[in-house]
Amino acid sequence: MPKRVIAHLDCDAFYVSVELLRRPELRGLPVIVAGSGPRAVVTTASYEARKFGVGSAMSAAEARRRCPQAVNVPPDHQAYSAVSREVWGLVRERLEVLQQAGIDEAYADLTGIEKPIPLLRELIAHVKQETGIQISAGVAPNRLVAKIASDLGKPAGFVAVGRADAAARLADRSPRIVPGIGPKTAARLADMGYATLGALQVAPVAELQERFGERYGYDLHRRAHLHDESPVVTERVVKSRSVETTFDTDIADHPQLEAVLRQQSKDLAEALQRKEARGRTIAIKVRLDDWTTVTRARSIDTYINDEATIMEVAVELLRAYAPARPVRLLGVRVAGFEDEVVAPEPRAAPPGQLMLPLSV
DNA sequence: TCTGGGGTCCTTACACGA
DNA sequence: TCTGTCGTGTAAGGACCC
Repeated sequence: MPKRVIAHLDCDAFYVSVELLRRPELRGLPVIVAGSGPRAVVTTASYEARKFGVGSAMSAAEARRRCPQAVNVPPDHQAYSAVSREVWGLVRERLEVLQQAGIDEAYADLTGIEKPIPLLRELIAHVKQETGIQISAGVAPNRLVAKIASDLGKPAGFVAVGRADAAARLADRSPRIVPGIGPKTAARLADMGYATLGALQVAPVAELQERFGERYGYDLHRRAHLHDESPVVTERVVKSRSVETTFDTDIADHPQLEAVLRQQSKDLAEALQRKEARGRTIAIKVRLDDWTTVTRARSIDTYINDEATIMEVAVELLRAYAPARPVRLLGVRVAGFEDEVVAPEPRAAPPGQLMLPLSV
């Protein structure tokens, strides 16, 4: 088994970059891409706006307060998808084993390629020239380290690093820098006395397993040392499709909620039909005004993607739940797709890992 | 003035049949 | 026949990611 060479390619401030291609006069200004409603959030901020403390997932109102002079651009997903196809199309011409991991990022397995670094550099320059999009790259022996490396170099970065080297150099950083360790887990770790990656590296596995469960505890230990054997997979099987809406103001009226659910069922059915996907689990998601989130699901015995069935089951689920508080968000989902049983396992299972049943 | 939308995966709980 | 266990499917909640 040759030593693996994995690259993570990530487009810098992707949505903003696409907007700047159309509106070059905004170049150099603080720009945020965010919706306009009272509950809109920032999807991307330009690096100029980030200097003011504006970041992704922040409420648009908060962003405006931090940086009132920022230019606000409404999101245009069709435009981003089009540029994304262009970018990854070009990359795919040169890199065979490529896994797209989002609209603006991908992993490539470069194992066995003669001179991977010059090849990548040339490819990134090529993409920049053809599309105007700047890619940052991380090159490492596994996906986890490659991903961290590409983040460290941004923007316009190119970082190649080994696993042990990265683990040592990042020892004083928060465990948050490791993908898969989110805010909740980081807070729990800090409470346990593991506020840095270095501290987590020497934490007893048994203690992690006791607190986080056998699997995730062991996983945290592996991640702390930046171990990761997961392969770059070129095909991924879609498991579910959904439509959800956060209302500008909460809705308490049940008939009104049902009307929303009907429209969502229609939209979802159309999306499923376009993809020729059918599922047999229909679920609703309800977020109340106090932010509690409830899901209700039902599996039926035939695979469907028609509006009438989705609507019927979704409305029944909503009536059975009958939210007792005003509703902030409502959504509907179809899962349990036909062919997923025969689909190949998309990720390498760690030794001893069991297959879990599909959850909704 | 709190906190989008579209996903995946994991954990836990429970029901059911062998 | 009773009881416990095991595997599987379903459901619900939660963490995380872009």
